Formats: sequence, structure tokens, C-alpha cells
Amino acid sequence: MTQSNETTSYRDIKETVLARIRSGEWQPDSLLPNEQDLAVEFSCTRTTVNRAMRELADEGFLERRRKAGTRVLSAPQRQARFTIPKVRDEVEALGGIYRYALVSSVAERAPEWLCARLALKPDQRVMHVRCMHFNGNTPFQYEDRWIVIDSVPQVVNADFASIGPNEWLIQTVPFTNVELSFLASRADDSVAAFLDLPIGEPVFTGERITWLEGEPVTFAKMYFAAGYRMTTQF
Amino acid sequence: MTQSNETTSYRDIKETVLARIRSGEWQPDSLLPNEQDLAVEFSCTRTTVNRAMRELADEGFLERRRKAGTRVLSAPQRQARFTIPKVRDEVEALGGIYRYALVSSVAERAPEWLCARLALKPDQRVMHVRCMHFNGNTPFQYEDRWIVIDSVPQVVNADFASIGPNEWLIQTVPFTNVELSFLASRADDSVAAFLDLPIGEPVFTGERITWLEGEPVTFAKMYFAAGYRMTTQF
DNA sequence: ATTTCCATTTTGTGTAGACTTTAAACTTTT
DNA sequence: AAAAGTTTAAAGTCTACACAAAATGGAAAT
Repeated sequence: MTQSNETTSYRDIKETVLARIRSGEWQPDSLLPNEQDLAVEFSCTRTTVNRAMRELADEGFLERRRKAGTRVLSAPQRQARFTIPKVRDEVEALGGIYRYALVSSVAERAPEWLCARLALKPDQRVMHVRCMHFNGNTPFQYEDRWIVIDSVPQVVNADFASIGPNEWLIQTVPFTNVELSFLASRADDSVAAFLDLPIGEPVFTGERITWLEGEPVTFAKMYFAAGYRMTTQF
Repeated sequence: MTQSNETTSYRDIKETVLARIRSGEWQPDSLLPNEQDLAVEFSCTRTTVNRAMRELADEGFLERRRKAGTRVLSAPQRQARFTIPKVRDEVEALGGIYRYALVSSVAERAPEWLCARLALKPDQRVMHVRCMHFNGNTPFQYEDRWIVIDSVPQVVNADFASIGPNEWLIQTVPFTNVELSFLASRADDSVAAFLDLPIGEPVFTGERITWLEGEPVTFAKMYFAAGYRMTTQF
């Protein structure tokens, strides 16, 4: 059969299902008709229904289990998707001019807390890079980063005066796993100085750990300037 | 033809493609073979290749355009997905015992800043609910929330002494749009008192605005206890 | 009453093929 | 050249059907 312009598409099905959930016709926890029945109702194939339902499940509205069927999630486990842009893009999206400055770049023995955090051997060496990201002349982010030399030997030759460690890493090593955290920390004297804040001021802070096939690659702390907020819509 | 146990599945294709990207075989910005050719290479149908590539594009690794083909994204626009659990679930996931306490619940005229934030008419009335969420006896989150009465008339009869406003809203009104922000704020005297912190301490703070088909429903500020961090892995 | 095992149901994924939509690339006209 | 129209390649989506895999619910065995 051919796909006429009156076909029910998987998009239509998604919308209809969502509408039924919102209207209360399909209550939370209730079991939905199976795919075959829905295919009949929407007069399309099961394949099309399957795609619609699969996507709704991916998006966190439904829960599906073989044999058990599909049910409406009671607490719509809606997930916020935060895009993690590169600082440069973030600044430029604000209409600002991105500027980068290296503060320091030293090879050193990994401090104890870092060994614990990344499961490093006691004497492993790391490259410790500190740098600033500006929006024009205004501090935007202060970055404090450690890169595991054993995992990325080329790092000893990298020129972090001309390129930020994040951009360098992205184009140099791939990664397979990331752990990303956000928290509120207080500005210690160096953070305060770099971000031009009073000491003790609240600072929105990100921490990022990156691995490549189980090998720790880098740990970064990112301190954002006053007033920063991370926002998403869905 | 039937699906033997030696079939290449869309998962295999995804893995292979990712591996090729990581190994550098397929450079950023380079154009990939078209679906038909890949189907031949993987000896499967185009349908299967399509699913693999579509998902990789959804996940932010590829960019696809009709006629133009599929290319590797240079800056893998990886998105972090934070699940936004209900406080109760979050506390229970920590192995704690969730306890809830109402602080106050008053109907009032929306303050000016809120009118601006939610695009309310000057004299619209809102229900102002303040409450605490505990992990055992330890403060976990202080919630300061406003609910637009015109959008949710039933709210005037809700008993927020026995159920938290968030749980009540979830089971009462659906929503279509959400804006969620996170920031670091400083504890003012009331936040400090509720969370048992010194005044001025950094507090990880969430703000959530919810709409139903364009109508503003609620604005919530969530102040998290000291040491809170929001984490995700991918 | 409890555990083990099995049939059955429901989703998951694949094949094969066709039509649709988009937009890049080419061609013609102005 | 620049604009407008045309061709065409690639992804997007649907049909129709088949077999696979999981897990539930009940039957059988302990």
C-alpha cells in the first residue's frame, strides 16, 4: 500500500497519545492498548505505532515492557536536557566577544584528592592548567583543570597559551564517558580574584570528569561569574 | 529474509560508526557514505542503517540533511540529561526517610517581580506556598512556590499540610512547557534559618516555571541544603 | 506454600520495497 | 551576474510481514 496524504504518521500518534494522557483519558499507571490494537485504531501498521510509542518512552512519558505492555508513567520522569556548549559558543551566543587567557600550565604530581577522585596511582603525573574565559573584558569563567599525562602524553607539548585546554582536548582525544556535576561553592581568594568577586561569594560551579575506555583523562572545575544561570526549556 | 543470529543490528552499526569516528577514520565534517551504500557494506537493509544513523544524529554525533547527506559533527554537541526527580524520590534514593512540612500557605496578590516573570495581569492572585523537605531530621530542600489561582482554581481548596505542592500539582494539573534554571544564590536570613546555614552561605538553587498551553501555572524556587550537587553521567 | 518450568503475550528488531520531502546542484531566463 | 525554475540525490516515513526475546501468569512439581 502507498502512503497517502491521509496517512496517520507516527507524529500524529505521538500527539494523540500525549493529548489523551494530558486530558486524563489515559490515567497514570494505566495500561495502554497493545500495539496491534492501536494500529487498528489509527489505521496504520504496527511498525508506525511502535515508533511513536518507542519515542514517547524514550522521552520519559511511557514505560514499556515486553509482555507486560505499555503504561503511562505516573511521575512523568521528564528529563531536562542541558546542552553543554563550549565556553566560546556560550559567550558568542550572548553576543559577546570570546577571549581566552592562560593563567598557568605546570606538570606536577597528582595531589591526593585527585588520585582518589580519578583512581590514579599515587605518583602519577598530571598537567595542571588554569585559565580564564572572558566575555569581552568581563570575566566569564575561571577554569582549573588537571590532565592525566599517562592517558594523554601529547599534553606535555600542547601550547595552552594559544588554545584552551578544553578545545585542545576535544580535537586531540576522544572520550567515552563523562561525569558532570553542578554545585554552589564559595569563592576562595584565588577564584574571587580571577572572577572579580568578594571572597566567600556564591559561585555556580561545574565539575567534569572524562574517561576514555576506563582510563581517566581529565578533571575540570569551572567557576562561573556572578549571576550565571544554567537554563533549559522543555 | 529472516533475521538470523548473524544479522548486523542497528546497535552494531551505531557502535561501528562511533568507533570509526573515534579512531579518526571518519573525520569531523567529513561526509559519510549514503544509507544505501552503508546498507550494502553492513549487509542489511537501508531501514536498519537509517535507524542507526537517525539515533546517532539524535544523540548529537551526526548531522543529517536530505540530499546533502550525513556528516560527522565537529563539536559533538553532547547533551547532558538530568533527570529531575521528585524530592521524595531523591531523598529515598539516598536511603533516607522523606519527611515534608508545610511552612505557610496564603492566597495573595502576585508581587510585581512575579507578574513580570510569568506575564501576569497586575492584580492576579496567587497561592504562595512555602515548605520544607527533610531527609530524616536534616533539612534537604526549602521550597518557595507561587501557584496562579486563575490557572488552577482548585488550589484554594488544596491541603498543603498533608501533601507537598509539587506532588499535588503533578497529580492535579498537567503541564506542557517547563523552564528550569540552576544557579548559586546566597542564603538570606529565612533560607539560612530553614536550611540551618549561616547567612550569606552559597546555596544551590533551582527555579522552575511551568505552563499549560501558554497559561502560567506555577513558579517555584528550590533551595538545596549545603553540599548538594546535581550529577549526571553519560 | 513454594519453587520450577513452560506457554503465551507483547514489545523489539529485522527484511523488502515504495512513495514523499527536502534542498543541493544544475539550467534557463532575465 | 542574478534570479527563477528544474532535476535529482539523499534522507524521511510508511506498508506488510516475519521472527526474536523477554517476562508474566499459570501449571506442574516439590
